[in-house]
Amino acid sequence: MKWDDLADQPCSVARTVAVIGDRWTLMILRDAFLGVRRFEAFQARLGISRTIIAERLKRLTDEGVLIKTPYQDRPVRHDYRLTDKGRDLYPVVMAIVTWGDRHYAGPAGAPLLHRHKACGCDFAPVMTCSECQAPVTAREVETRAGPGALMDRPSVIVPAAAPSPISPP
Amino acid sequence: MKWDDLADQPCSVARTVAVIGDRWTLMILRDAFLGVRRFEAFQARLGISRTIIAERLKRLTDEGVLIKTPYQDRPVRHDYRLTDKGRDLYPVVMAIVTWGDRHYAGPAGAPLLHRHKACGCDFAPVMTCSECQAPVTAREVETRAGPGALMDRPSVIVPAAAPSPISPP
DNA sequence: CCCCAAGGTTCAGAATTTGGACGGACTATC
DNA sequence: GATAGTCCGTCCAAATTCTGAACCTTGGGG
Repeated sequence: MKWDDLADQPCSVARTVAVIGDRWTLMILRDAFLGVRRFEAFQARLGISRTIIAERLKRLTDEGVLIKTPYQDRPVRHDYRLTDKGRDLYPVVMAIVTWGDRHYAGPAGAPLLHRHKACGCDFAPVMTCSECQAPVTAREVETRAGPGALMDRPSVIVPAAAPSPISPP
Repeated sequence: MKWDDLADQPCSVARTVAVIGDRWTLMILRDAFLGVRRFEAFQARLGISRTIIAERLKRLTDEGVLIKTPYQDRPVRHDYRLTDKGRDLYPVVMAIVTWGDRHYAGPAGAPLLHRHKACGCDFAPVMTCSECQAPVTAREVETRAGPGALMDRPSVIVPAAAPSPISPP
């Protein structure tokens, strides 16, 4: 299966992964959320080749995650900012940070702290239910095909044969 | 910079990405959360070469995200199940699904629906503050170096020079 | 004995990704 | 008006990764 085939699957994970599913794109997004905007800054912070930075920034821009805007004329210089669509990725990035903090922080603790300005506390994000506001865990969720599922290609969607989806060992 | 150097960075995103940051690993995790457990099932659903499946399952197992357990003797057959650490990735996967649902669902709607058993409703996950329980958006968060930051290599951590971290365009 | 099943491993060749050099469009400084 | 410097990219050879297909192992069935 090829990279772009992913985007055509009737699966939101596949479609999202087709846009942001590689190491460097995720690192670029991390930096974007930290306020990095310029090509040179991304390159300097990541220490990888300019080719990759350029390719990833282009993909993110084409997908509408970032927008390229001039910040000066003569010479024209652009920077890359998160769009609203890009900012919608914040839960993805925060979920990744949180997992890393929990499972890979050294004895000293987390490399970064996040303060919720509204309440003034350092916090961890909690995933809650949009309907009842209670925290949600994997086992409390039942997944089934939705309206966007392709009925002629159910294998991609329908949970595989197993006692129950997301069941305990 | 090489793949494994990522894991050594004082950054929880980098450390997490070093484990799950590639297309196929994320697709495997999606399937794992849908209840897929067997090598052959992962291979059949993803349609990619067995080599990649084997490599990714091994990495996830080595990292403690999946655990390989025998489900029958004679001949011994194993399956791969999510550990607690693996189940902690649910917010990551759900955040990815949610973003895909919002920005890439066709006119028909989302390919999958998620029902919160506790309240019986189909829901979308909402990221809330662990301290005040309010929903959190990117702009309400202020990021700063934490105890696990390396002071001798601040460039990896400290927000780049910008008017303010995560500021609006 | 031969074939099947599950769960892999091995290997050559194709495709992608990477790093490092180079280019182009300006400005600032002599 | 040379020269150097900044910023953003592109080009190409080399390194890595992915693919597809064959092969291996443990055991069962005809």
